[in-house]
Amino acid sequence: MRNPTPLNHARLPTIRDVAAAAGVSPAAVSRHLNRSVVLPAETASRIDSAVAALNYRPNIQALRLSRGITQMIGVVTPDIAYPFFAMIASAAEEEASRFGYSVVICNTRNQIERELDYLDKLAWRHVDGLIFLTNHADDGTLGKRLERLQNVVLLDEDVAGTVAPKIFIDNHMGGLLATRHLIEQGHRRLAHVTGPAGVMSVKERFAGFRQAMAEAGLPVDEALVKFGAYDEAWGAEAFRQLFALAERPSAVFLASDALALGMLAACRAAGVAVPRSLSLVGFDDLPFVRYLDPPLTTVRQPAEELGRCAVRRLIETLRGLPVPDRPERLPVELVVRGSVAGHGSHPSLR
Amino acid sequence: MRNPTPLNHARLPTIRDVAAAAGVSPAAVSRHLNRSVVLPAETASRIDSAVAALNYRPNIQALRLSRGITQMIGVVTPDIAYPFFAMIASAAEEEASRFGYSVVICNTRNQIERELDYLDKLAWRHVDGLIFLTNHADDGTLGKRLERLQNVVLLDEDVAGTVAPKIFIDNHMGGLLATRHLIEQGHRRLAHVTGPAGVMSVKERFAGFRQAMAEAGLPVDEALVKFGAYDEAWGAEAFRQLFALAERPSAVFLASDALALGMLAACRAAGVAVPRSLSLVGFDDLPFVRYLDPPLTTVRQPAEELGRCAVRRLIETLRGLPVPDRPERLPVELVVRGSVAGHGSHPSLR
DNA sequence: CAAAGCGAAAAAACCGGTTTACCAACCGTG
DNA sequence: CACGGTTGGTAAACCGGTTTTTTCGCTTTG
Repeated sequence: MRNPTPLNHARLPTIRDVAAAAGVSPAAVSRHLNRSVVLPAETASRIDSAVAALNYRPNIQALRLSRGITQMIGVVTPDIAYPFFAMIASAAEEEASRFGYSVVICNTRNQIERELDYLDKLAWRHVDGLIFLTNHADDGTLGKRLERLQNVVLLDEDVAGTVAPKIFIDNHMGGLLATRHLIEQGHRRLAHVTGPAGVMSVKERFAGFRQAMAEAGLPVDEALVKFGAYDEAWGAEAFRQLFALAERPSAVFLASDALALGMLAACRAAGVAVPRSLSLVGFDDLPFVRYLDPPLTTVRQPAEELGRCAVRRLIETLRGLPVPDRPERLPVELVVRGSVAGHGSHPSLR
Repeated sequence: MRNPTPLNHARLPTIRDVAAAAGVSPAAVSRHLNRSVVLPAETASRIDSAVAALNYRPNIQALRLSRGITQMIGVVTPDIAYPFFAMIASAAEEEASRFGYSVVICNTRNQIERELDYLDKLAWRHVDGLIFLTNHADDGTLGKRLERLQNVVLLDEDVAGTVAPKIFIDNHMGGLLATRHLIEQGHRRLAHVTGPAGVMSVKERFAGFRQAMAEAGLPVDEALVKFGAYDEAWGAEAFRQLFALAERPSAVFLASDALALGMLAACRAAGVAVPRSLSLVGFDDLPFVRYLDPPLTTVRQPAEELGRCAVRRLIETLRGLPVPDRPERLPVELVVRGSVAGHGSHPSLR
């Protein structure tokens, strides 16, 4: 044998075995099984019983080689262990499997080299397409590489200057809802703690924040707007900075639940009661934030729907549908729990 | 062209293109690139520059077909969105990629049919091997199917009667540590809320619980041991059952953090203060339980190490190493936070 | 009655690698 | 000088499918 058991494999029946058993040619079997020809009932049933008798299944590698497609897609995220990405990946896998696709994990740790590695894997046909989630500002490297690639759908975060199917959420509305809620509860001095300046979601959520402030005739104090990262560490650090101010805010809109988590922990450490002394609104609605004390009020991103939607869009792209000219926007929703208290002389003060 | 752009693919250079450019045969190129022959420097450099000039990369599907291996492994879990599994999968991906393997997601939702589907995929060579995590008791179906399969490593939970590499944690020690801790804090009337009776981890954690009780000369009250499921809903329900008892426990050892989450929420709803009125110890140490109020005291499973370890073991198996005769056991560790209070007349009462 | 047409299925080429088998040239040796 | 061994390759088979092209036998039809 040519390949002396690379993985102690038993020999599986091939299409030639089936053909021999049915007394026809391999081509006849192939075309019958793919319904690309209709054979007379007698021949067809001979093939069918040979398939059944041998328990034949086409070799997937041979199929992939000859068809030139893999029936696999990659989900590129900074880290699939982060619940928001995990939920997306899980939903994506479920949807993909309904269409006969497998999903491979592509963790980038937000490193551009690893992002490029996975784009390479697409270019070299390891997968048919990619669902691409990035979390950092791009200096153009990514954009340039993406330009030459098809079959990528951008999810949740944009890469500037790229033409590709894009599925985002309504970040602006998210910022608006969160901030309006704080204002309605009587807060006047609001802070905004958010991710890295320059990335789309940060800009849009901030724009929502500003619009809500403007609607209420409130000024936006630059000292209360903290750009940094989407993670817990920055949430904690931002608390320290805000807490050190002479005029502290009474409420904070945080652009991710991770930020809120970090700030909540910092509050606890500093003995600041939430929401009595400081109100918090997060963003994402991670599955466990309802169990925090207080349960976190937050803007819900439809993670599962994002994953499903991205898969559907990707498969459509693979089937040749043109790239839509504008991003698809999924709605967000404010989930009111317990991390916002009434404040000041506002009518809704409790 | 035979395949009229199944995915609008540009034609990529093949080994024959390289061979032609270098003025040698495809076989020479193949053998040179795989270092299965050493060619004279002049010929070698001609091939190398042809490779560079054409930017040649071997077609992975052709490689897979001709070698009969996929360089892919599957991670089978009930749901990759559950943080414990997500952490395992993430670490597994990282380790696998270091060895040149890709990882495909296999969500089973704990349904045996889907588990069997993924075992089928292994049998039909969609992947080289499987890391298999299940969460339910097996009636023998799974065991029988696994018997005929190689290249599966069982992770975290056993499937009875299977011979395969197995990587578990020290469940018994986990139960022991958690229970001893409660006893040391002065608790005498302890409850144990756990997953489905019959699965290995449940049995072993319960055995640890009993041993700690026996060490302290304490009786195990059957009414305080609640088998059910590993999820939040059962945690909440178990609280209701325990709370309805005439003689309530002062502390509970819960066999998962999800159970603890459910019970914590139920406590809050019932106005029972944790840990003042009821002490809780969880199991898993999910990444966010430190942010709960109170921060959860729990037994830490080394999720990342489990994932890495499973990958390494699987790759060794693929390389032909024999199946170890006993499971590998990873250590657990008690993480003391704030969900256990001192109780009664014990010296450590605060 | 030759030509045309058609249905059924085989043959052969192809996807893009790897590997086996073999060959030619050259060199040293008994 | 015949023989054997090494060096430096090549041709062809193979992995296991799909697809194009061809063949064969059997009606129709002008």
